[in-house]
Amino acid sequence: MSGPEARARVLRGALDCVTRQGFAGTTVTDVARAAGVSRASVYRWFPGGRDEIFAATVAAEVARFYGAMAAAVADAPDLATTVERALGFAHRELRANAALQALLATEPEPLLRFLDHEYAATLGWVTDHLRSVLAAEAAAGRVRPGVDLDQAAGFVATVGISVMATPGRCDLADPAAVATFVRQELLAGILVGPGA
Amino acid sequence: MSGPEARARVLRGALDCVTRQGFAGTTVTDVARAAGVSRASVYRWFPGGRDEIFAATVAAEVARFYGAMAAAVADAPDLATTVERALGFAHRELRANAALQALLATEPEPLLRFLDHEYAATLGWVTDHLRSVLAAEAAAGRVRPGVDLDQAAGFVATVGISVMATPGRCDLADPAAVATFVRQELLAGILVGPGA
Amino acid sequence: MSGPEARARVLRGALDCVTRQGFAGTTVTDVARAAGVSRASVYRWFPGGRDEIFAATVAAEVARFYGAMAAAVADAPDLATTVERALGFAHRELRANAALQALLATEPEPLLRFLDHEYAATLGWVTDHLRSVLAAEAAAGRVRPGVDLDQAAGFVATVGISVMATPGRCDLADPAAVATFVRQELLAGILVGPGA
Amino acid sequence: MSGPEARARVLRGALDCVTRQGFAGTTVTDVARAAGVSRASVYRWFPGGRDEIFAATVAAEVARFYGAMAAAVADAPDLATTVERALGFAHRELRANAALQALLATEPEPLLRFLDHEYAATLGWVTDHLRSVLAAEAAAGRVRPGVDLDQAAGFVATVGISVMATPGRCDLADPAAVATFVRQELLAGILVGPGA
DNA sequence: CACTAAACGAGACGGTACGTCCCGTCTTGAA
DNA sequence: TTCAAGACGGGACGTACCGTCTCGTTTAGTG
Repeated sequence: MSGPEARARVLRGALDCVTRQGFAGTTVTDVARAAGVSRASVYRWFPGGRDEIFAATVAAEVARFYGAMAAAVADAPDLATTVERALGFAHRELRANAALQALLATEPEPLLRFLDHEYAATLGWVTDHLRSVLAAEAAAGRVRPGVDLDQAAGFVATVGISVMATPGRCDLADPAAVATFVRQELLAGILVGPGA
Repeated sequence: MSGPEARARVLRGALDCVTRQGFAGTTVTDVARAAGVSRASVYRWFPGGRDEIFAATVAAEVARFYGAMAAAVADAPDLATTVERALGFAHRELRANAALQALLATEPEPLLRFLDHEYAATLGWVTDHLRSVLAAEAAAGRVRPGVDLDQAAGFVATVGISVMATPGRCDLADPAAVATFVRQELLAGILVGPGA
Repeated sequence: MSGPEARARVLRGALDCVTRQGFAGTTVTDVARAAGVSRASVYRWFPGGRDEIFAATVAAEVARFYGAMAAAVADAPDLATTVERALGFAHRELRANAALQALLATEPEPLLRFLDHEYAATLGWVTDHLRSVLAAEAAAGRVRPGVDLDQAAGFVATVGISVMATPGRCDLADPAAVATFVRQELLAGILVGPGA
Repeated sequence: MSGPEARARVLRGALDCVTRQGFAGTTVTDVARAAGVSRASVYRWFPGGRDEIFAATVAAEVARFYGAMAAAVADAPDLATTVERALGFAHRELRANAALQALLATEPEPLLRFLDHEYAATLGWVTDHLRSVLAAEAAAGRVRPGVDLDQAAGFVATVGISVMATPGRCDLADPAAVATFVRQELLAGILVGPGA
């Protein structure tokens, strides 16, 4: 068993454990058993021990999440649709994916810690994508005059991630509510409103 | 030593320890020593143990933070100023307050966990305050037609907290940048723009 | 449970384990379980860990052994009887005492190591006792002329312990053989022979 | 590298390690490195693993020791000289040989364990040699009447080995003391005394 | 002179014990 | 009674070593 496969196997086991028992309730022994390897090997492959294992677990899951989201919004025709789909995807994924569900429910810290550490990168990816979509909107004349595209892309990315991460605001289960939120609030200052 | 004073004393000790050593590096024994009480008493006053101690520590610090912020924006003349002051206050406070600084630097999880758990309440407070400010703006005719005041207040609260919590977006150290962000982006969809 | 009692309890457990499984096969966990205490407490009471536990176990057992031997030979009428009884006692004790038996059978090292370290003390005690017995013999005129009492006592002690420890020489199970060995060989150069 | 040479090489490495670090502080990896071979090969040549390696190391060293001693006393003219030379040789060898020195100093157990296991054989060799010397003494009329040659040889062998192994008794560094001990005590019951 | 067979080096792996640390409970004395 | 002091059981951690094993690679010996 070579390096990458071994690490992946451990991460898979760690994810299973965390899904069931949460972070605080998951022991290195549990992870090793779930991965079908020995505890010694886990420490060989993750010299950082428990912390490194969980950090890597979260990192992998978050990367997977954003990758899937990128695919889900790739062919959206316009900015509003892009954001709607992204929020909708996030909602469905968080509901459907038991692992992420449990990750957030039991102990959100490591996930959030990682999100914090990697926030700059994540924000950059999302902003980049949004900027290109915004450029198309601008070319179509649907952007308010005086709006800086870079700033606007960053703003939408920031707020979008925030809304996605904190379920308190906006009922993501309701497509109509999402549409209203996106078009009436989030993008109102950027795009030329349809009913303006 | 009666209940509330005892708890406060422990929380004070816990905050000192966490400021120096972070959450993971702080032991219940450390907290007891820093508070000048015995470990047994700590468990008597915080039956939930370690978790309860740190949760309460964060809760107290967050409450203090928002209380001070409320005072800082109490006499702002309008919505934009309110939000600007709030963001500016948050920036200065986070820079000045070594405890919060360390809290976020060393291990942001418990803080974030708490912010997550108590997000609804915090959002409610902020939203309530903003709603009243918004009502005054509406009375002055500075709110775009068709804007739902409740929704708008919630939106501003959501995004404001998000920007405050995540230092990636918008340079809070620069008042001009904050002003631009608030007026050009955050409130552009709500208020009648100055240059509209 | 105070210090000495706790240590004694652990030593008791250690002795039981070693009797059954030998030194190499006995784990600190085994000792703790046999003693009915936690492993943590074992390390509290024996900061030296495994090594200290076994050293103390052997020390206690050896002390007990020599204490009993001293009592067994206390009222012997003369030197030959003293040595005979000591050897007989050693033989019976080693046969009867399952613990010592196992101690020697499974892994004699720690026992021998201790015997080696404490050899000076042991030799001193035995020599002291023998010297007083020898003095009585000398007073009765049964010591060969020219014999140095101190040297003679040391010689008998040395050889006696050696014979006792190494079962190869002299069949200790046969009182007659012991008597012959003691009187014809061990003491022949010291006492005036009966048939001389 | 064939079998015997390979084993010898490992034993040499093991002896070096033990001389420096003692038994407990020597790892199979250490031995392999000191021998300039791989750990796998060590286990190929010593299927018994660690225990077999150290047992063989001690066995080799002990055999070497007794072989040299046999040569040292081969041409002694009489019994007393034989024993004197043997004891003197043992003393010098133990002082000069750093390996044996360290072996005994750091952890005497394996050495003693081996000495114990092989005691019968060792005793047999020594006894056989002494018997032949004693027969010559008897032929010369220097043995006390009534002395059983076999018993006497065994007695001298037993006590001689004991004195040699336990430095407490008799100052082996002082030839005069050794001579006195041998002639006045050890052999007093066997040989016709010179001054008798 | 290729070609097989064995020996060897290198190192991953499971298993297990070690010693440390911390948590949460409990008991004991003193104020 | 309330608190300080601290012992205790429990359990996870990270480390280290053992003994087994699988790979290539090298070295001999043979047809």
